[in-house]
Amino acid sequence: MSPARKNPRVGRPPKESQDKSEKGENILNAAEELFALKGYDGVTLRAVATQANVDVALINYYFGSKNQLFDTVFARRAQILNQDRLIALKSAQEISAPQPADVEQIITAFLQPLKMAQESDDSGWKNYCALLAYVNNSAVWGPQLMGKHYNDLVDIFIEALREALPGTDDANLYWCYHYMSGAMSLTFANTGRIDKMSKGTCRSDDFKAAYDRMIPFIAAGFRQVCV
Amino acid sequence: MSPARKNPRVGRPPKESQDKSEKGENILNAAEELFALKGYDGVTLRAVATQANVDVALINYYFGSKNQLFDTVFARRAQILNQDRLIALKSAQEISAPQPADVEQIITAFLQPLKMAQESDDSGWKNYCALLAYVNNSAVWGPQLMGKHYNDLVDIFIEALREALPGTDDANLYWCYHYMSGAMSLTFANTGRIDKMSKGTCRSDDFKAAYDRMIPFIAAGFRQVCV
DNA sequence: GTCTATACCGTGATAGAC
DNA sequence: GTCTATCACGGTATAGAC
Repeated sequence: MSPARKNPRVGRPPKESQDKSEKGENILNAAEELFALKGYDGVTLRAVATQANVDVALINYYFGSKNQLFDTVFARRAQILNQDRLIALKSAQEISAPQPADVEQIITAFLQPLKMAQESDDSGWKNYCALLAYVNNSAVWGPQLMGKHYNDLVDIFIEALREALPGTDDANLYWCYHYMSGAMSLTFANTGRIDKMSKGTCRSDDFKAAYDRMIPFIAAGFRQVCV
Repeated sequence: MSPARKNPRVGRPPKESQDKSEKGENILNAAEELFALKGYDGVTLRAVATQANVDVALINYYFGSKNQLFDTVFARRAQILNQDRLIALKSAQEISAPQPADVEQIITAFLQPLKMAQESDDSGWKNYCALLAYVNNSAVWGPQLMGKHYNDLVDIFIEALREALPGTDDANLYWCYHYMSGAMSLTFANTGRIDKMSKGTCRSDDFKAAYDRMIPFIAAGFRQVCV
């Protein structure tokens, strides 16, 4: 059930599209890719239809309005991702019990499933990561969709961090989470800017390089601020 | 010459619009606000015209295509911002000479002008910060516009960081810069998500809270990774 | 030189015919 | 389930008023 484990469920919505045709899947995949690349307003339903090799009207038939399509695309992989993160967190907590899991372990549990998603053979996961970056940074979509699909998970991770860094103010924890979220988002966004900036020293698709450094970077930040 | 210093130059392009009418300014301000809020594709020239209280065709007359308008808006405040950052960096370097400036000082020089911009009475600066977040995270605009207007500055700051953290690989420096850039961007984006996430404990417009923690967070990350 | 009114023509989302 | 029609809106060009 994770991109890492190459489970066949990956790439499919858990239930609702189970009984929908292949064309419905094609529409979602095409929409995912295009929305990730150009944002909501930069994509036309006609472009989605063309890419999915279906008639424009079929999108309406299956998913309703453009807005609903966007929501469906965003929701599709959210649950899978969150489940993997929870499993990773639980596993880390069991290993370090009776001590609480430490900051590195918690952050790793949070990031690892995303790293796997970005490295996945299924390009849909790569697209979804970029979409996540878009939504997270959008003043229009961010509060609405991130809140709806990810806030429960955030609560659980914040609680874990609270135990790892006892005695600190909640404000510190939330702000540090916010910085982590921003650093992650820019990495997903995969804009290629670091390639130019570093004149080739770094490549934005070198996820190993990105994540290997991100985890200690963020963990050190948490420890510094959350005292 | 900085938003902090409330210099009258703020809000005006250095030269090219000096001789342009008030209406040209209105167009740029309206475009800045709308692009920041809804992105390039989410804004119509008609909406810009309405907000600026001018005729649609005037936009074309002054700025050419929509694409050129976007570029002009983005470029307008870039130079002012960079100049302030350079002054802050130079000043930090002079204070700590003959030692090189340390990581906190360098990051402060990088962030402080933006903090001032976001706190500025001139709402245009707030909008510009959000626009910067949008561009930085966009796969379409990021490499193009950020590269064009900010890469020179990045080189200078990377060099300062190289001196503060001698012996580390350039890849470490660039990746850490990337994480800083991401954390900053999400802060500018000002999506209001942290308000919901923290159930009111943090407010996304509490810039003091955001920046006071961001500087030690990032500095600790740099020190951890760049060894 | 500045600015407005308007027209062009392609494309948008969506609904209704088939 | 599919195709086509509808109707509003998009960016841009132009003609000419002030």
